[in-house]
Amino acid sequence: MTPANLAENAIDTGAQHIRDSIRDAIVERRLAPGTKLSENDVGGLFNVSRTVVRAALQALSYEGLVTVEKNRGAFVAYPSVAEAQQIFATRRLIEPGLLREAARHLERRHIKELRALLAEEERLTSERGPSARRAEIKASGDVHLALAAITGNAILQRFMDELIARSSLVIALYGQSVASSCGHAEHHQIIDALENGDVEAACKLMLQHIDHIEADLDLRAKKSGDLKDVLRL
Amino acid sequence: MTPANLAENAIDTGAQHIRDSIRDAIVERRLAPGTKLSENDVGGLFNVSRTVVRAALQALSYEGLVTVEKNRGAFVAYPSVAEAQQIFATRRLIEPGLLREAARHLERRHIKELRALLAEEERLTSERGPSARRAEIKASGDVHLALAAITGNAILQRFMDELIARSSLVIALYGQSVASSCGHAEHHQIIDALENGDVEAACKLMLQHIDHIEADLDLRAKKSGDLKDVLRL
DNA sequence: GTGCCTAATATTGTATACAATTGAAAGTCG
DNA sequence: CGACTTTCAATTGTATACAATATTAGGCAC
Repeated sequence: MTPANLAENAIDTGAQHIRDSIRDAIVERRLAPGTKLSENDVGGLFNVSRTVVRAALQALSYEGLVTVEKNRGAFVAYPSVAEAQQIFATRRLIEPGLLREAARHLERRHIKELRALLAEEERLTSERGPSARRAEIKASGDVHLALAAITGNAILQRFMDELIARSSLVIALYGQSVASSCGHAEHHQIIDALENGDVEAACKLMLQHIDHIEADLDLRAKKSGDLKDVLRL
Repeated sequence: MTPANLAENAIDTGAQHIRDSIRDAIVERRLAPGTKLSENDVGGLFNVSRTVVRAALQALSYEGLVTVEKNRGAFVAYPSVAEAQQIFATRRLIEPGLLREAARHLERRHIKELRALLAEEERLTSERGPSARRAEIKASGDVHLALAAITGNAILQRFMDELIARSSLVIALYGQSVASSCGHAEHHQIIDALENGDVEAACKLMLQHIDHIEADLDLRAKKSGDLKDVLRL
C-alpha cells in the first residue's frame, strides 16, 4: 500500500488508477504544466467513461496538481511564484517538526530503509538520460516521504505527499540546475545526524536543504514567458 | 470568499454547495459520526442528481470528514482514537510555526478581526441552548482559522481547515466537558501575547491550549467501561 | 483588411439508465 | 429451532444521453 492509499479512502477503483497515473506523469514531468487534460481524451486513453475521469481529475485538483476551471476543463497546474513560495514556506514549517516526530519512532529498520533509498538515489544520479533524471527527482522526494512515514502519522503523511508532489511541479517549472547531487549529499547528512541521535542538527540541515532547493529556483517574474504559455493553451 | 473556497479550485457549483452544507452539518454536530449519507437521500434533499452528490462526497472524503467504503457508500467519519491523536499531534506540529508566520504578517486590522471573533465567541459562551453550543464550537475553530488566514499562505490555510474540521468531529465524539470557557480564555491570552509582540509566549500558550483541548477528551477505549459508568450513575 | 456580430462546434455540467455488488429476507434442510 | 442457502431488494459503480457554456470559424459591415 502506497503512502497515498494509506491515507485516502479510495472512492472507486478505476479513478484511483487514473489518478495515480496522471499524478506520476505530472511529478515525473512527462506532463508539462498547463497541459489540458480533456475528459474525453483521458477517458479514451484509459478506456473508461468521462464519469471516472472526472472523479480522478477532481481528486488531483484537490491535491493542487491540477487546476479545474468551470466550463473550461482541467489543466496540469501551473504554480505561480507566490504558490511556489508558499509550498516551500509550508515545508520549512512542517519538516523540522516532522523530523523530531520521526526521531521519536525511529528504529533500526527505518535507518536501513532510508539508506536503501539514498543508495537508489545515488545510483540514479550517476546515470544519464532524461528518464534517469525523472526517476531521480522522484527518488529525491521519496526520501522526504519516507521520513514522514516513520512518524506513523497518516495525516502528516498526506500533507507531505501533497507538498512533495507540488514541489516537483515547481522544480519542473522554475528549476535551473539539476542540483540533485547537492540535494543528495544533504539527504545523507540529515540521515547521518538522525542516526547519531542529533535531532536538532538534522532539523538545521533540513532547513538548509529546503533553502537550497528553493535557492536553485529561478523565481523571478516570468512576465512574458508566463503569459505566452498561458495564452498558448 | 471563505478560506475553503480560497484554496480549492471548485470543480463545479452545485457540488460545492452540498459539500459546504454537509461539512457545516458535520462540524456543528448536527450530523452524528457514523451516519450514512445515501446518495439518493442527499440528492433528493438538495434536488440534484447522484452525480453531483458523489462529487461532494468524494471531496468530503478527501478532507477526512466522510468515509467512503467501496460498494457500501459514504458515512460521516468516525475517527478512531489513533486518528484523534494524530490530528492533535499534527496541530501541535503546525500551529506554533503558523503563529510565528502570522506574526510576521500581523497588522492592526488583523488584531481587530481577532478581537471581534473573540467577542463573538464570548457572546455565544454566555448563551444557552444547543444551537449556541454548536455555534460556539465553530467559533472556537474560527479563531485558529483566522490566524492561519493572516499568514496569507493558502496551503497552510487548507491544512488548517482540514485539521480544525476534523478536530470538531473528534470533540463531538470524545469531548467530555464543554471546556469552551477555558478554551476561550486561552484564545484571549494567545492574542494578547501576539499583540504584545511576544511570539514565543504565544506559541507556548498555543501548545498548552492544544494540550488542554486534547486532555478534555476521553480517549480511553470505549469498550464496556463507558457502559458501566453510565449505568453506575 | 479590420472589427464585430452571429452561428456552428466542441467541451463541460448534469441527469438518467444500466450493470455489479452488497445486505437481508425468505425458504429449506438438518 | 437453528443454521445454511438462495433469492430479491436496495445501493453503489459506470456508461451514456442531454443541456448549458465556452471557443472558434465564418460572414458582414465599415
